[in-house]
Amino acid sequence: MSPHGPKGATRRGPICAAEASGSTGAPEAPSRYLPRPLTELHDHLRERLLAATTALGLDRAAAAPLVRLDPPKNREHGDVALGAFQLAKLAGKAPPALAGELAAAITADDVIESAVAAGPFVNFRFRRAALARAVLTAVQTDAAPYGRAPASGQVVCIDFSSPNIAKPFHIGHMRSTVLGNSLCRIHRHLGAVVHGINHLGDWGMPFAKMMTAYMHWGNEQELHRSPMRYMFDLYKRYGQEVKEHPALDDEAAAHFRALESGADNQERRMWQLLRDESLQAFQGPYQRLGVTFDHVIGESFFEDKMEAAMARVKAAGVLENSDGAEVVWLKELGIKEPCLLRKSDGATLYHTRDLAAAFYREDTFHPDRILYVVGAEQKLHFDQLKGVLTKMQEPIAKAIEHVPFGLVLSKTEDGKWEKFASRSGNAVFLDEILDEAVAKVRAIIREKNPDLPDADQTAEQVGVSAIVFNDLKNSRIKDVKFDWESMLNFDGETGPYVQFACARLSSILRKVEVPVPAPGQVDFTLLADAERVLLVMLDFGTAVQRAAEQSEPSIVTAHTIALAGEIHSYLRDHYVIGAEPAVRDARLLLVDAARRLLTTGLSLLGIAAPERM
RNA sequence: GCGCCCGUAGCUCAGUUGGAUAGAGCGACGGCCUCCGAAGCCGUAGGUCAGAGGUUCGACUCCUCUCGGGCGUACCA
Repeated sequence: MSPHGPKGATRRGPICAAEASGSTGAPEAPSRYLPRPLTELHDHLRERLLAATTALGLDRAAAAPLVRLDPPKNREHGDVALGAFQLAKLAGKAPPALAGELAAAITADDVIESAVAAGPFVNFRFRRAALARAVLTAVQTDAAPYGRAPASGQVVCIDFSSPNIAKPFHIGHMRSTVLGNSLCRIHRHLGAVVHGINHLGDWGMPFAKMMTAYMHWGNEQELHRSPMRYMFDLYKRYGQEVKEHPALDDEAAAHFRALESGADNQERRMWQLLRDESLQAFQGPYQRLGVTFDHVIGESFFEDKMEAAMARVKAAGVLENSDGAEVVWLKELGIKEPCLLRKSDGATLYHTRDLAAAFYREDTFHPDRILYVVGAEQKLHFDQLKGVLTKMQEPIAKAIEHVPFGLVLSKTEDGKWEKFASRSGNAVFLDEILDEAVAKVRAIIREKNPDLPDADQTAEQVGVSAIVFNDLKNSRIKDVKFDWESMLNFDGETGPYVQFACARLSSILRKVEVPVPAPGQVDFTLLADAERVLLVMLDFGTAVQRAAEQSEPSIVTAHTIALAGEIHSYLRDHYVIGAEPAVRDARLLLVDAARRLLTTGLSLLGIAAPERM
């Protein structure tokens, strides 16, 4: 598209021409890193270790942060491992020597089965019964971290989805929507107060361009018939016509100034019409994706709040005039490009509204973190936003955190990957993708499970999950390769795979015809053979915690895949129904816990867990 | 030009913030349904972690440079 074609997919649009943005977040605020949610097993072991190091003459406070218990690289080594490197340094001993002393000091008890030194490492094993009891009891009673944590006092604002609403909702919008939705759920699970905010792009030049297109070629009947598609057509037409008639952009700029004048004019009415139609059209995709917002506050909301924000910038003494525009220079912060807050024609900009929004969020929500789930190509934008607030010495600056993600790429004829743009109109509508996936699932159900009740609803859940899961599977910074074949392949590490595990577990619980026993009635020594499943479960809390710290839902995704895999393997050789009662009951508790945890994991991703499929 | 991101098996990706012998899925090949769901399980093959230096007890991970790909770079969002 032309550099200024109406490209924006999202306000923070991956498809818009220029921009950049944000700090990757985390680095400068280590304080937000919470202590790992250690289980009671870890707590016990940790206490034993601290007692041992103290007995060896080490200062407890100095040793405590060095006692890091991690899963060993190789499961054969043990359940958890301690690298004695740093502790050895503190003790002034060789790591293998200290490892040997620690291993000797940690004698077996009713939780710890063994402590074995292996070179500079100490490998620990929990007693199988203790492992099973601790994990399954906690899961069954919905205790954190398996269940939702009590209120933590942390407040997190999450700015996500934020589409330019004068545009069709297509594949490019999905990432921010799906990632943000999952982050909302993850933070809530950890006890934070979450404000999920849809910062609609309902202001500014892209909107003015759509308005201009509509004024030239628009037809209200057509608009009402299919708003999204119709606006997409207008959008494409503008992009083509502006190449031959660059004056269209000037016209759009004039319309925007007229809109911003606040007068009750043609522009204002047009804005209202297009906004209403778009917003309406967006409800479909949001509903299918199971996405909800706590606040739908578009850029237009800040129309009357920008002057106050500008006054604040001016009062801070950081605003300068440059070629008639009002800017803030950020060279001392290592940013060469100035942050423009007002154009020379007096109009406001993207930054102006984000600045006003930051102040508004600060006053209204008092957030500890404000996450902007926006494409990586806007890194500079958020670096600048944070930079301006930093230069103003505003405390809210430290809360600003860009959560960048990669582009959506499509495959070209010659097999290369290229940016998925609305470009030549090759945009794929989200609804089409979801429909395709759902249809495929429906066909599979017809073949494998023809008697399934509510087959259509289930197909919807499974099909949508395949698409959503695909977006949350890899690190968000990776580009997503949009490929029909792999997206419609439900084998292996996919949403349907994890859902299938849930359905299989539900099926067992349904058919066994005895209730799941209370944890107190189970002989946990009978679950020694389930260690692999239990050890994965033990990692759940850490996974969710890390996902929140790093704003990385894929960590949760990976955990659900791992748990689904282990339970599938376990069930191959361990029957529940037909086993002798004590064994059956123990396995029943395990099966129920696995089902609960998988369901929770999927829910953190915004994915449903049907009981049958 | 400058800044940032990415580079791990044929393909798509993990690798728990510097730890032990680099792991999965897809695809390929070979097995497993008279037994709780085969959208599943088990196995085989497949690697100079882009390359070169450096930091140290130890580097896929941190630093420098090079190569390759991508994104961005003041009045668009």
